[in-house]
Amino acid sequence: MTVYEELQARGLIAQVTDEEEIKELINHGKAVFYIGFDPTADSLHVGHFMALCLMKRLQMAGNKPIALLGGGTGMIGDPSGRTDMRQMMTPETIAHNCECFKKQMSRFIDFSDGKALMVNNADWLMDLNYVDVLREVGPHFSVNWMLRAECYKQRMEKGLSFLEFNYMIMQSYDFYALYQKYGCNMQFGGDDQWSNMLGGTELIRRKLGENAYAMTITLLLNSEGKKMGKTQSGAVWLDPDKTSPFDFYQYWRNVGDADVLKCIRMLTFLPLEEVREMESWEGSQLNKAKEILAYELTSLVHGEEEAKKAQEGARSLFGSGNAQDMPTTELSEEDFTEGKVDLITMLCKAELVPSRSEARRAIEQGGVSIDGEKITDIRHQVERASIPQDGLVLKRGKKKFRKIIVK
RNA sequence: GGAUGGAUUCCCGAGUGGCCAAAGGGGGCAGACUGUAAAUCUGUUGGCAACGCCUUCGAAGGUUCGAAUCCUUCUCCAUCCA
Repeated sequence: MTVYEELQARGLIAQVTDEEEIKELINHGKAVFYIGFDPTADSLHVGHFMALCLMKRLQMAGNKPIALLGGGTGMIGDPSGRTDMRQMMTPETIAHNCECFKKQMSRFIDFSDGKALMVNNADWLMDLNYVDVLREVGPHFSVNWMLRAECYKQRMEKGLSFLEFNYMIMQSYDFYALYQKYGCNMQFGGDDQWSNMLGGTELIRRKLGENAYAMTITLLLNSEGKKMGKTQSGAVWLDPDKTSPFDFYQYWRNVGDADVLKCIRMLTFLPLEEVREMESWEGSQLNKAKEILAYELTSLVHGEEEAKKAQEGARSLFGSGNAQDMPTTELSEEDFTEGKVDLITMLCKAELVPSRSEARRAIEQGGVSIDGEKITDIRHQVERASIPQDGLVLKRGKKKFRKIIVK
């Protein structure tokens, strides 16, 4: 099975500019391709992870990846698929985020011996001269064409600033620059990047009369059509300090039935034959598939050891209700009055609730338990002496746990 | 620069002097049912030392016993005209 076929079978390919040429290039290790990452936060997230996986797959097939940090494009902000303007980031934030990205990327991609490159578009974008750029690339872009582009559609209703309108031109310029500098002949990206990417191939064709190619990755959507990797409290991060390995594991352990197989295909490196076997699984059997998915991904992102810990933690937690590795809160002397703490205070301390009011509600609605025993009295108090050495398990709802120990 | 319309809680959106911590929907949270899933049903959804108090309807002032609501100025957004 060729690389291209595998990508196709995994459902990763969304759009391509020239299927035959792209097959030829990537199947024979002839592609020098780039993927851009705009430093919009201080950690990569699941969307980036997919792109990194793709890089890895292609690298394994002998192609050369270029990871492009958007130190320059980050100054502008991509309007694609957004309904409102991004908040402008300071140069300091951008530089800091770039550093964070760099560290995380090196975990996935082998940058040694020139097997892959990491570059920052700030290196060429920041020095551009306005009039020069206008004269050099301006004539090759049709505003009419740009306005029709899908990525601006949403913004035509709500307003699009000139700053953001230029994003496409900057990204196109990147491709053009990389083509000349490194012979980069392909660009990959999320499907929302399609029009930005076409801008690049078009620019290269018009300026140099040569062909470059673009391919987009299917956006990972759940069965309800929403982007995966997002939770109520924001993205699922790859940085263990922002999303703990346990929470990361739990996110994937809890995907909907309809999405498991798709996720396994698109995100893991499990051989397709194995995936095919899972396709026949049904009902509660799918829980096994979810465990596999969660384990594989946690292992890829945080390492095997963390994955094992998360899996064991989750199993014992949802089995017996106790576990070794579980987020822990220490109570100190001043949390006790006359040797007692009230339940509401404990919930707050454990960060299981954002406010005392919510703690109260949670208790009243029967959502709180200590060591598996449901408590519905909001005035309930716990005696200091009754907390065992290895702590007690405070639970809010079905999936939020915290171990409480006394210092 | 001119004209018009607009800014309400996490989001959408009602509310045009007191009955407003503010309808309805979405989302979230909790419960029941389950498989740590989905669907469904129920409750809940600003904060607090809680039948009371405090903060919130773009910002700042003002009128009034009383303002999300009326007046003034300002900021931002959309549409049309330039």
